[in-house]
Amino acid sequence: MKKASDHVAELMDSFEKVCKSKGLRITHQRTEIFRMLIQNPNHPTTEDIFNQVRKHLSTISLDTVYRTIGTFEEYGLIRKVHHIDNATRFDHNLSIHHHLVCTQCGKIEDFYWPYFDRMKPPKSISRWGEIDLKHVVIDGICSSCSKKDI
Amino acid sequence: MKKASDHVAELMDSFEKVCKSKGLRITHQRTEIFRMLIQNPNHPTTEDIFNQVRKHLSTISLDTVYRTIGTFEEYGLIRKVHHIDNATRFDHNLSIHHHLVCTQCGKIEDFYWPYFDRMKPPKSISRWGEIDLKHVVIDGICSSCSKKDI
DNA sequence: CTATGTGCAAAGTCTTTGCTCCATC
DNA sequence: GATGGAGCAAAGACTTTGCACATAG
Repeated sequence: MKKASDHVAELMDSFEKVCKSKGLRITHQRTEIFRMLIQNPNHPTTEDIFNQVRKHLSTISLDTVYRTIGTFEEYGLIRKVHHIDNATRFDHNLSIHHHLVCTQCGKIEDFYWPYFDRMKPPKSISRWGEIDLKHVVIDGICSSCSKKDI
Repeated sequence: MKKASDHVAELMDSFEKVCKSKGLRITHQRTEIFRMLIQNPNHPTTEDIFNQVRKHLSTISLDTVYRTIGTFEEYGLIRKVHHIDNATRFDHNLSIHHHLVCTQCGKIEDFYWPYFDRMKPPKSISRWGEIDLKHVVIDGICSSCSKKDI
């Protein structure tokens, strides 16, 4: 059986390969931030990352974390937990519905999916306490943006 | 056939009823903000709401919009478009997965749902351009928070 | 009339940016 | 060595809050 530490080592290797192949310098800061991310399953905030990494790398600054995270996202090494943009948006449509989000222009459209609404969530989440609401977010490029792309 | 304006009038009526039943004062600001919300299907930001409402109510201030929106959400009149909290969170898990979000403590857990992943989105969204990713968010109360509730 | 709600201004978060020095390649 | 990255500090975006006045009930 494989140890968890082997898995971390593997991911760190592939991190270095990605950096080399894309011409990204491998700095202490980047290495530690990436290591922290793969060891932390809790979807940390930037502040969380900063506080964790600071334990090993006391000189790191918060803006380096922001920049590094931005770089990682740009290079496809991590993803933001779904979230439209910085401003909260509101919805007066209280009936059960779902969202189409254009990753280019940020437009959000509602759609309905009654078949999905009737589905039971998978058994694997029975460990979770109570369920209020299940909601689908579909990311993509809306029709007007995909016309512009040509 | 019903006109759209009838529908708006109906919703405004029920808005007033809700306010009265819950002891919320019906002010110009609240009325105009609510009217704007039901006439705008675009999931506006607070700033959008402010700019729209200002056309009719030139003295309104941005912080009133924030407060009013907060009140509406608290009284169940509108909802925030799904979004965890103010800080962006990151995810190094790039495999296809979904999120359980505890609305009480904010914890986010990953889960897998291969049956859903194989499903085609509903036909109604064929108007949309391209689809990248479909993602389920389940809101609820996690097991440790629901134990505390008792 | 009374208490809730508004406007104003100021402060609090979270995030981004310009510049200089440092470390990786 | 050259150049991309880190650290610092300041500014920018979004949101919240304390206080005095206005207004709905």
